[in-house]
Amino acid sequence: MVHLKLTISKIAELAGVSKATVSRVINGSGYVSKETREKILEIIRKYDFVPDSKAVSLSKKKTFIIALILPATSGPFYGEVIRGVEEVLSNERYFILLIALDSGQNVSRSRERYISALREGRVDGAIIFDPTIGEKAVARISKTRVPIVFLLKDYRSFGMDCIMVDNFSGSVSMVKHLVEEHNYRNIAFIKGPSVSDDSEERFRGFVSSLKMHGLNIREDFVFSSDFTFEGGRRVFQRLKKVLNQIEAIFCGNDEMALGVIEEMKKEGIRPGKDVAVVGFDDAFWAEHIDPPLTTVHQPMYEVGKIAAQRILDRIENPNSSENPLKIVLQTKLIVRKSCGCG
Amino acid sequence: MVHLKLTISKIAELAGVSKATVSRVINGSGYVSKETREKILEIIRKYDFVPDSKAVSLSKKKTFIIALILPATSGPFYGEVIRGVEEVLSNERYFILLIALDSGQNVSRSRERYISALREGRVDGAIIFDPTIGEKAVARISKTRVPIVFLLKDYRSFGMDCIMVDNFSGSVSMVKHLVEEHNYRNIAFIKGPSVSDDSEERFRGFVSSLKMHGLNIREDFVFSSDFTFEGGRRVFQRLKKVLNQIEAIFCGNDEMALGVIEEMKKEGIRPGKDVAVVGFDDAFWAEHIDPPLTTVHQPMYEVGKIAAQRILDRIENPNSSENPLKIVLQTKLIVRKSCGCG
DNA sequence: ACACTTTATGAAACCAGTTTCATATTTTCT
DNA sequence: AGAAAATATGAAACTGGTTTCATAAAGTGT
Repeated sequence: MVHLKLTISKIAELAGVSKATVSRVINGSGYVSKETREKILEIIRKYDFVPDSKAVSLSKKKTFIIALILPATSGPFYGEVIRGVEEVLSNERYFILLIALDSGQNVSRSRERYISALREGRVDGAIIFDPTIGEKAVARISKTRVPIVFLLKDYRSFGMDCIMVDNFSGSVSMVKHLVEEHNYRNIAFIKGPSVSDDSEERFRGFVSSLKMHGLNIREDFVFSSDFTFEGGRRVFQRLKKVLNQIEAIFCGNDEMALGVIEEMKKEGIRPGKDVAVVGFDDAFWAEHIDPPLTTVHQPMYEVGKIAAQRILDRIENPNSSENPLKIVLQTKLIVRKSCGCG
Repeated sequence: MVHLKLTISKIAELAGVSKATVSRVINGSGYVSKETREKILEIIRKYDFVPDSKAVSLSKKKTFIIALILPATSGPFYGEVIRGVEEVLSNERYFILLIALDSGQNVSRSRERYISALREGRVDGAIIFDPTIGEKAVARISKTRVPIVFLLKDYRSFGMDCIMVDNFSGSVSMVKHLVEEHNYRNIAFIKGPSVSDDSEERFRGFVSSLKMHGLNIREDFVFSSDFTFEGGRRVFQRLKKVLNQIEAIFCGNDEMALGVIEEMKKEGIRPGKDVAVVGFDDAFWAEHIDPPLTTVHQPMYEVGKIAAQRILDRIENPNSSENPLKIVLQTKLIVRKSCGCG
């Protein structure tokens, strides 16, 4: 026996009514008499009928899907963003279409892919976390008229909301701690890739805070790497030259800090004792490494949650002429031992 | 000016042909003369037209979306699975619909949600990682006729492929290492939640391997916890009573191992020296904690990749009467220092 | 020159729903 | 009682594509 597909028309036939009436019952719209409704409901239950979402999407012009674009899915970070987004969306019966930028051969291919998804009308809105995107691509996205929330990028000029994390203040409070609590005066900084706005913000906060404390920026104490664990190891080799002149190393993120710490240990230098090492991000493992890493917490779960709330808002009020919003979430200094505390 | 929506009919009108012909050009199907094709292509380019995916999905009965169900999105594990799946799917122009079981209030709500998604025909297939699912729900899923690949659960009797990880052998090789290399004879085991098949398999491997080495299982050396970091800390307090009788603690996963290690250190016991502590999973941070954790690597990225390949296969050959496949991926013992090595 | 195949195209049906509109019946109001 | 409003329902149009089928023109073989 071939399992024949149920449709709203078949249900209608079985109930002896028109499909319009069945549709009304399913959607609770329009007028339907109590008896008719119950008869139809009974049949729907009996045959275990569920309307086809593809047809519903087409006629309602709504998919109940939100695209979530992330730079990657591994690592301590992105899972938190997803969790925040899912928590909000699942309650409102929306689904996540996840696209990672590190999956294809290169980022621009992945970018084309997600822009296609938007243009094809696959989703009702999108939360985009794409650190290396440029104005040209943003302009194309904006043309799709799909509601967008950008993460950690400010494209309000294109009518998009944005959720930012205050990296600058994070750096400032870290430097404050290093200078005021520990009285360090010679602090090295390891930057991430220069294309990263985050990295630049963190560095600017560092510079600014040093100045506020009346300290000079020593160019030879500033290094560049790539935000990876391996990058941290490599940069330490260059940094060794000035190691005897500094009291602390402020790493642009936790991964690099971990690389630095490992390399230091290999050379018999005690991180947190001989020289402080601090990071940025507060990765899951940061408190469990040796020594526990002093770092700046990024509220990625909250970023996800707020982004999701925001996008739902935009979708439900499509023609609200409200200006694009910029929401800035605060980072938090997490003091552990690698700064010399405890 | 209202930005009027482009459709295939409008393109047809502009080109002076029927929409059937435009459809043929877009899909490269049927006969179209060179001149007509180029005229249509020109117009499509000029107006930057993209067909609506909702309409395409409806008429083609295909969404190019695969559901990916995961227990959670945070943690070291699941990001790897996603990465593997995305890598394969993105190359074949499929998208991932991600559903996490920890997002709603409770798992069964989330489970209803993803079963709905399947029943509504939202996806062409699903990769399901749902450790606490039961036969009843599986039966309902199977009724949807949507191709399914299960992760770490064997439901071949329902016609579903499954990708397994050989936890049993993982435990066996760990015990082998502890007994043969280190000559430990008294080994404690900390189980995960009893609902977890993985946990049970790991324990069975432990028991079996002890027997193979002619060692007795001491019931008072076996503890139960919940696979969490905190659970590891708590269980250590119970375990302390027998600490002077054992040489090693085999933790059912890395998180609990980390909890145990932290608690030990607090009490001045040196993990890896006074007593060995080993884990299971090879989380990202496992090599970076102190001491670096000896553990068993789970090939989650490969699990994702193979699951994705498998589901695409099933989708492309829907009526292949091939029996449901069981693919078992091997774990790998990762020897670091917490076992007493080095 | 005639039959046969290949190429080219459009009209209409189809996918599985929703929504508008017309119509009929019932209820409420004065 | 008669008009107006509310309730109930179905036919048909609509969402935006794909696909089948019919038909016509062009190319090929004998």
